[in-house]
Amino acid sequence: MSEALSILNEDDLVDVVSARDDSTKKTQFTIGDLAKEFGCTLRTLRFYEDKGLINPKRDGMNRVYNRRDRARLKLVLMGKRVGFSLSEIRDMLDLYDLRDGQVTQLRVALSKFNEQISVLEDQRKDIEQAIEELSRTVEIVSGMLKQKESEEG
Amino acid sequence: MSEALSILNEDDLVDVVSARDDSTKKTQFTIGDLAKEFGCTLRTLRFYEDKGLINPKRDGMNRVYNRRDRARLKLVLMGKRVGFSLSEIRDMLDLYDLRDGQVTQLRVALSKFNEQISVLEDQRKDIEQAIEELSRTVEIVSGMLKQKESEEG
DNA sequence: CTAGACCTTGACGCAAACGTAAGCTAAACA
DNA sequence: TGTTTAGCTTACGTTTGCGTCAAGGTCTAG
Repeated sequence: MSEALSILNEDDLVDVVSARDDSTKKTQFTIGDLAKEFGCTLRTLRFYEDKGLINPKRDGMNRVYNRRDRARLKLVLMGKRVGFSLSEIRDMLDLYDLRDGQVTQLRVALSKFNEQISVLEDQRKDIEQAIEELSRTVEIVSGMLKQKESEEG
Repeated sequence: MSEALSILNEDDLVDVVSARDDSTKKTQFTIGDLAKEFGCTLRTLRFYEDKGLINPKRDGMNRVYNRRDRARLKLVLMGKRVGFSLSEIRDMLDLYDLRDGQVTQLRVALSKFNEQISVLEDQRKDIEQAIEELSRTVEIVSGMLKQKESEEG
């Protein structure tokens, strides 16, 4: 609770939602660093950049990611885990970047989250039905097997 | 249970697993019939044929589906519902078509079913985690909103 | 005769999320 | 000096499951 309050004093929602780990005090990351840390490929990171999800600076040719980029990446991966598509994630990240009218933005984000929750709940229901259906089939086929085996064996 | 036994006397596993509805006594179906009945498009049915999932006869140019084709289609759609890919489904349908060594085939099918059940259970777990994660976020963001609103309003 | 319904094959398109070279640079280690 | 190591861009390929034309054939009702 007081955590939520302290969160309110951050000016970067990305940090709010995502990074609670000031454990590493590093502020610069190479593409390889992040790939290793998050278990994705370089290709993936470049792809996300291409899609406008992350915008690392450059040192000459080489990408240099700061903590903010890293936080955004974390959000992207979390978003994927919870079933958002990359374009949905991008939209939400863009929301975070607008600095004015934050209340409205929070509301929008909130409703998106709630939407996604009900999508996920529907999915869960489907999966549970599928499990039941398969279990029934397994029962039946098991019965057939026993029968067959006692017939033939 | 006696259902499973009576099932054993069928010689077509497709009918076993799938169709319990002799309600319609029709034995011939057009592509449009099936599309309407199962809520899919003509394209989908042709696609399934292309992929070797169904093999309707022809009346001249036109496809003619019999009850067996219809039963296979039903299996395909059920398979999709429970998360099998079309190629997995095709493999399983092919299994059903081999008439000898049925016991082995039943075992194979059984283990596939069980595999898929555990895949689905994993998926369910992921989804549940995602829901929790999102719910936590909703809590936090709701807190932020209240705070903001009381600040500004 | 013609419009509509229903069917055909063929083939390109698409969206997501990268994989997978190919070919080049630049720094760093032995 | 040579060779890993790490990075770069460009760009075509892959998978799944169809959607969506294009360009017709065939048959029936009005």
